[in-house]
Amino acid sequence: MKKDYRKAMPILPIRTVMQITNLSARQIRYYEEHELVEPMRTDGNRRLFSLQNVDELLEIQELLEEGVNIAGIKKVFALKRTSNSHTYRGKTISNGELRAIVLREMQALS
DNA sequence: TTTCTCACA
DNA sequence: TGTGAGGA
Repeated sequence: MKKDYRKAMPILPIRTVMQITNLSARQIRYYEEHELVEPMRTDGNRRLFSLQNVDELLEIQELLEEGVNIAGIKKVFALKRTSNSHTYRGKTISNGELRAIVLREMQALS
């Protein structure tokens, strides 16, 4: 938790991110449009990604493969930014459990 | 050379 | 999502 800032520092050009995620530049920019990732910008308007961004991109890939759409991914990500315990139907559950529930509900909708 | 935005036979 | 144009 002490060295997390390292994972947040914007240092990777889109080219590198493409190589480690196997995503096309088009896809990466598309996900940014939908606020799934928010890379930093250089003076010349070039995108700079952090290791955290890469992890987010990789998770987007997984969720997409699981059949979750952009809207669903936004919900899952929203959960990660909130506390670790939630109230669902009167019961207190963990972030992981809620995530599983959201995923199941998103599947049911599609 | 690489990346950016915009637009679509 | 791909691809090419035109610029930085």
